[in-house]
Amino acid sequence: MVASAQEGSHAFGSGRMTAQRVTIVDAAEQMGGAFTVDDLAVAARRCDATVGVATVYRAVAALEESGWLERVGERSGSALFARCSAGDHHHHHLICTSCGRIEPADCPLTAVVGTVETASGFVVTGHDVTLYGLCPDCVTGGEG
Amino acid sequence: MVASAQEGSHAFGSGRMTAQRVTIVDAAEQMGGAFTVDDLAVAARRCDATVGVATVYRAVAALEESGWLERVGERSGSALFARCSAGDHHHHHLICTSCGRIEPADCPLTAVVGTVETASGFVVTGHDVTLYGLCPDCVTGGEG
DNA sequence: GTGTATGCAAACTGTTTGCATGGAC
DNA sequence: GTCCATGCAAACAGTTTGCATACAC
Repeated sequence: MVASAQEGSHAFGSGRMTAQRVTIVDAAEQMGGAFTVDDLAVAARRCDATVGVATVYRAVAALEESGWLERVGERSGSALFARCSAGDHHHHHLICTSCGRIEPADCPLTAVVGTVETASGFVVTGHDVTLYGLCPDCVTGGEG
Repeated sequence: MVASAQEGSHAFGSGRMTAQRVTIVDAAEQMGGAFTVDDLAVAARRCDATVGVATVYRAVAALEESGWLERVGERSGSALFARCSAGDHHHHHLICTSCGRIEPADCPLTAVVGTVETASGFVVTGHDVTLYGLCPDCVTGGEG
């Protein structure tokens, strides 16, 4: 699916859909896995060389705000983003350390957080969980 | 307990124990909770105004290397460190969102990671878990 | 026509590095 | 005496911001 400036509702929610934003959204959709803002800027520039870094940063901020994009960690000092299909529902991420692919994962803590808080007297109100590993493709591909 | 340049083994493991490093170690021990490198530099400068930022960064890197200090997350773009008593043993952190206090927590995933990897075909090789909440002191203090 | 999004570049923040020197071992 | 750790400041990378202009609505 490719975004279009003509459609009524889009990834930016209430923002204006400009040609650059279409390019950025398309580039993000074609990324597959996690990417930095710079990765996205490079990809977007392949379609439209005039897209500036600031525009990409602003677009990413707007996309994150609208929930279309998610910050999923960091890589060597840069924030790592990914298009996430899990939407609003509480979840975490499986990040493939080989290909960078991101998959949503149900929260594995829901059942155990209760024990954690009773054990130390800490009342847990939130948590971050990121799982690293190999996606099915990289597992089979990396076994030989 | 206050570090001393005379003791044989110290927080830096094999490194040299200089006056600046003693100051930095003492400052870190008096922090209580999580702190940024800048926080630590400010605290260290209260004892010794000549300590430079670069020295603090280098000391923090060495302390992290030796396992005496741990990177426990980030706050507004800066890395967050904490003195951690759990040592080498696999664990995660409970961060009090009220006072910044850090406590080690046993890994709540050990029992469930198996299910996560079977469910999606992902082979999980590592994970980050950070729990946020209120420490016992802040729970009782914050109830009124 | 209005006001948001843009590009450019400068500014800003956190962090690292080069170099001559002091001092721990 | 040797060589690591230091301070200073410049360099560096990622990110944000100001401003005049283009263009979506």
